[in-house]
Amino acid sequence: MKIPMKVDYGVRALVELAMRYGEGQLQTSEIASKQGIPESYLVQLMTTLNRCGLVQSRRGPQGGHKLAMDPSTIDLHMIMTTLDGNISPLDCLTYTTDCIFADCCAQQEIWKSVEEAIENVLANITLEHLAQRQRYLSAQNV
Amino acid sequence: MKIPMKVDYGVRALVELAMRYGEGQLQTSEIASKQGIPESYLVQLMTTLNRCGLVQSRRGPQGGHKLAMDPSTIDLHMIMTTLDGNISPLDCLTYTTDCIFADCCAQQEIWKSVEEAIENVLANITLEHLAQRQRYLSAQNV
DNA sequence: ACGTCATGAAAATCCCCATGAAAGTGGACT
DNA sequence: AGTCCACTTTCATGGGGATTTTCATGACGT
Repeated sequence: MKIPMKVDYGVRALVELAMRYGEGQLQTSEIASKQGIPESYLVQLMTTLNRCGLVQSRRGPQGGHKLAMDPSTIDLHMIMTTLDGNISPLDCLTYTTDCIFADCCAQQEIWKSVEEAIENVLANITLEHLAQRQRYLSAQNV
Repeated sequence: MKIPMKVDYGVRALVELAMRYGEGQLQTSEIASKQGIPESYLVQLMTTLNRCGLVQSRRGPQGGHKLAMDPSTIDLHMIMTTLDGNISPLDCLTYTTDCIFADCCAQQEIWKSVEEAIENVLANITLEHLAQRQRYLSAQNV
């Protein structure tokens, strides 16, 4: 029941962008060093975030990335689904027809409720939330 | 955010045992065919379940496996932790010292609450629960 | 001696990360 | 103004490592 690195990295990068929202573009290399993310991997993540519309990117000198919307409108559930494909803990839940036992599978309901519990937590956390909390924690630990 | 097959298979096997609790031993091959689990893989799972004390095994003809305790005393959280090692969605949570950002990481709190949400759901489901539900569903779909 | 579990290694698959080339963007220089 | 160059994202490919699955062999109890 692990969270993919992809998601961890992605959230960290987006929080970094959220903390600088409105201050123009941020470059991959800076995000990577600030958040401790392998830069070569982050490059890929940023392009998918761009393709999915969460981030706007510009190439060239003074280029970089910035959030495509206000941090308060992006919640963790959105990020999770765009980065991790579907959030379902088991394929049975998305492709119910694939499972021969789907008709009488008691656990399907359990995994489904696990999924919902996760969604509930994540949907209530926005990037602005995290950015503020991050600023507070940073100030505490000087 | 996937559930390892190990856990899915393990739960299915244990539910099968729970449905026959008190009726003696069940053999790996039968569990495998009934629940659609690769038999050679299930062999490994049953041995770890045996080592962890959830299952009692006997060799020889008419040997097999049975639950070591009453199905009502085994909940999904126990199974999850014994099969999946630790349940934490991110290593940061178990080895907090490994993360240089642990002191001021806003997300750590989020993943922690996700973890708790999952535990809450799983800890309230026992094998007896699942076995009963399974019997009901099987009866419905004849 | 038979049928079962136990154990370890090997094959297949997927995720993380690295590398290199291609393409777009802005600035400087002629 | 036009051309060239430095900078940064984008795209494609491949390797290392962990996980899942299979297979073969050995050990055990009846």
